[in-house]
Amino acid sequence: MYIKMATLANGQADNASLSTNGLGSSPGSAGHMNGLSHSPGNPSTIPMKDHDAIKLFIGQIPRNLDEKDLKPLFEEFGKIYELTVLKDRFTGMHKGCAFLTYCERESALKAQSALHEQKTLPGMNRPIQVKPADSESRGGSSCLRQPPSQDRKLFVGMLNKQQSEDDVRRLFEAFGNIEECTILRGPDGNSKGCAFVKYSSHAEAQAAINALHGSQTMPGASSSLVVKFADTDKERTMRRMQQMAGQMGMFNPMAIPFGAYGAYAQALMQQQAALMASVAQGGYLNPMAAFAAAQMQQMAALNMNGLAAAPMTPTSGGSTPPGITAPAVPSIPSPIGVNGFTGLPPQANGQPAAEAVFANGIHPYPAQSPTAADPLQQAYAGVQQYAAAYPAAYGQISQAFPQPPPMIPQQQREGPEGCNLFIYHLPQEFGDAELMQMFLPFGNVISSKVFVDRATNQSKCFGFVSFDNPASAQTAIQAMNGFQIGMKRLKVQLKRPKDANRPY
DNA sequence: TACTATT
Repeated sequence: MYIKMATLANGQADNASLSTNGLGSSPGSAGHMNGLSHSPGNPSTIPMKDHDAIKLFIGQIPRNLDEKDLKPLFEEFGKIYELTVLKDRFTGMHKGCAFLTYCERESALKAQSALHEQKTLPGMNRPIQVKPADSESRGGSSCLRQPPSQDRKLFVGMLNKQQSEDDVRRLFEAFGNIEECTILRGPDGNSKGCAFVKYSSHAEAQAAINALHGSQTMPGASSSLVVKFADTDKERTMRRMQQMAGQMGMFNPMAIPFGAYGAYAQALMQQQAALMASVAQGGYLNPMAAFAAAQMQQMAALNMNGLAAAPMTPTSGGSTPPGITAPAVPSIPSPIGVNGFTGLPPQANGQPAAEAVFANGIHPYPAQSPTAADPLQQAYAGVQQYAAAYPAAYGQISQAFPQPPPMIPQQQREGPEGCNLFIYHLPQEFGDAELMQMFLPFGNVISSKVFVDRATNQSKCFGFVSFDNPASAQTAIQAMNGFQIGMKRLKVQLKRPKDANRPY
């Protein structure tokens, strides 16, 4: 096994051997519960670990890989005692890192030297991290406990894209001891114009904020330097979801002024989440709807005064993380294919070959097997991919996410009086399909039409949606009128009857 | 202008 390790470290992984290592792993391992541990393949063996075993922290893990996906990677170096992907305690959101303990101390050392900073998992911009967990170093002695990093870590925005880590260090070093300084970069290595700076203490960080925030404008930056404490976990989660929603051209529930009439907005959101979930269960599910429902439930949860109540499972559900109920997901139509976003081939059991995971960066996602048991993550993974393909795929959104089967013969365009809505301030990119998508949660949409300019074929940013009953129409107005999308707010009202407003 | 995450 040491040979394989070496090849791996070289970036020349022998794929075949990776997936067929002889180390006590039974391929169909039952590790279905959270946190694979204790070598499920060998029930006869009581799991033991060295008294001086090292708990490793694993970082830079793509969020669509769970314990089962990671296991083959790490088993190369020895028998795993415990492997746990860190998840947000309320939302179940994969945090992109894990803890790993080998039975033997030696295995941990091997894994660390072979993997740490040596490989970049697909979809990541930075190499994998394999190092002793924080909990290891401060050990039994109560000395030297470092303050939590969120209290001393700064986000720095509005940097010049040419500025390097060193430039930033020079700027910040006067205010304290900098433990870490990282420019955020895209896959191409270009700076994103922002950075993280971690000091040893909160006080140092605060001093830097006081002195530097807004103090100067970097050449080429659109406004003055931003220096603030980095987002908390929750803020990050929200931001991430917001981003995804934005990228999908979906409405943006985050824009609702929660402060002003939070209860109302939240009720709407939950209502919509429930509606979406029920739509999904009705068999009309597509990834957008699944994601949207999961997202809304999450956000609703996150907005409970920051104290997310027990994860909401509006319907049946059970073991899945907060999100949609499990049975809905497998009904996703199979090939959804645009740019590799194929339709989640079940592959419920069986381990993904390690090669799929370790093919150094350029491996397309579909090789991974999202677990059918975790719809939210499936949707999430899908969205990530979709975002990667953006904007190329944007114009094809309706193909990428096929519409539910037509509910009513296509000929019927308009519903009865009171069932037809006029929608204005649609995003330029919205077509009929997206419009329908947006209103499906509120009832049976019998038609959706975005008006296009005949000359340019561009959307005129307004359209009509018809339901088969007035209640759905009213619900939709209540929920969607005033919804912010990008810079605009949707206007949603009943379509005027044909003969109204005719002065002659 | 937003991730390097620590049960």
